[in-house]
Amino acid sequence: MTGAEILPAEAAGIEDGKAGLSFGKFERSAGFLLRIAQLTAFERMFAELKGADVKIGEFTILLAIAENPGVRQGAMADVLKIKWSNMTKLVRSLEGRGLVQRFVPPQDRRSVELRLTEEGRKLLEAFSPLMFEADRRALPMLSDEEHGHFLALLRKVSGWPPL
Amino acid sequence: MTGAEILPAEAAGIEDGKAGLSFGKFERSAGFLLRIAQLTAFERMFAELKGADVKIGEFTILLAIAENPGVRQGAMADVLKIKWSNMTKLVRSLEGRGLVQRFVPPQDRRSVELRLTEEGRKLLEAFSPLMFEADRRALPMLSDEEHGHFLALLRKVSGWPPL
DNA sequence: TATTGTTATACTCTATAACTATA
DNA sequence: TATAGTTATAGAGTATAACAATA
Repeated sequence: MTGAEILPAEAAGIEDGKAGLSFGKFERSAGFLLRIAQLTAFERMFAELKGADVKIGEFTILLAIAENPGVRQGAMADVLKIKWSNMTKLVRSLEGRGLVQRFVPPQDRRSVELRLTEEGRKLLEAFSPLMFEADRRALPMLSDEEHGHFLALLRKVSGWPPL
Repeated sequence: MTGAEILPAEAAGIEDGKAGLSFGKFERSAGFLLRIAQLTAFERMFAELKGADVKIGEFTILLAIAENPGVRQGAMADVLKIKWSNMTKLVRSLEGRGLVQRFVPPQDRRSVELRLTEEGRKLLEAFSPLMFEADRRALPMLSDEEHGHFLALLRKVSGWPPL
């Protein structure tokens, strides 16, 4: 990440999203701003990724499996804040599309271990650069230094250990 | 906000939300972390606010109207990232519950100006302290200094001017 | 013609409880 | 009894297009 190709906010067309509205003391509400910031970032990401045949949520699951081969379905659901019942449907859908392989280990036959198929791995590798660039491009208003600081704070809020 | 009553992360039971999972270079993806952080914060806020008879989204709309009397419905929808068609239903629902008053000004009879009813104002004032405290308590892992820095970065990402 | 808001509808996401199989 | 996952279902949230009224 050089940051050289990141446009300054003005050139990127970032305007006052508030449009003159006020929110009183809730302008200092992190929960409220977190919601707006997330919607703003995703709005910009979707604009870059529309037409792709993987949704951001699906991509995240493929990524989690690729980086953690054999991960248990429930553990992944917890980290990604997805209910187990809903994760079942997501994983079954990805399995049905030949992207994910489910494996029931003999040691604990209640559990399900997940791995990518070759097709899943290819799809992930094909979309990974696009997704990564779209992510950074969605936040052109942050300098590389601010971006780094932002990441650290977000990890802290999420209960993730520092990088 | 003194911060004196804010517990340190350990005492508040903040643990490693990652649970050992890895996400490769996407651990440096702000979009991805933004999503997890927002879900984490809202999870904690909902835990404090469950049972209340206003949803967070509804509260936000009441707040926006209270702070901007006569605000036009569409302008509010844009700032809050809610589609106009969906905002219609939300506002009509609040109107039906006697919390919001709609007014069509003679100067531009296409538009709708919004104001709180007395009942709406009372409900907002009743829930405002609870909501504000729940918001800050949802982020006990941040010091007051970090919290302030976090707010500034979130505003920047949202395209909002600095405080 | 463009803007503001509405309606209808479909789709996705999320939440809840009851259930199976296994430990 | 507790845990991992599934099923079914309801509800909330979100997206799209067609439309009416007004500018």
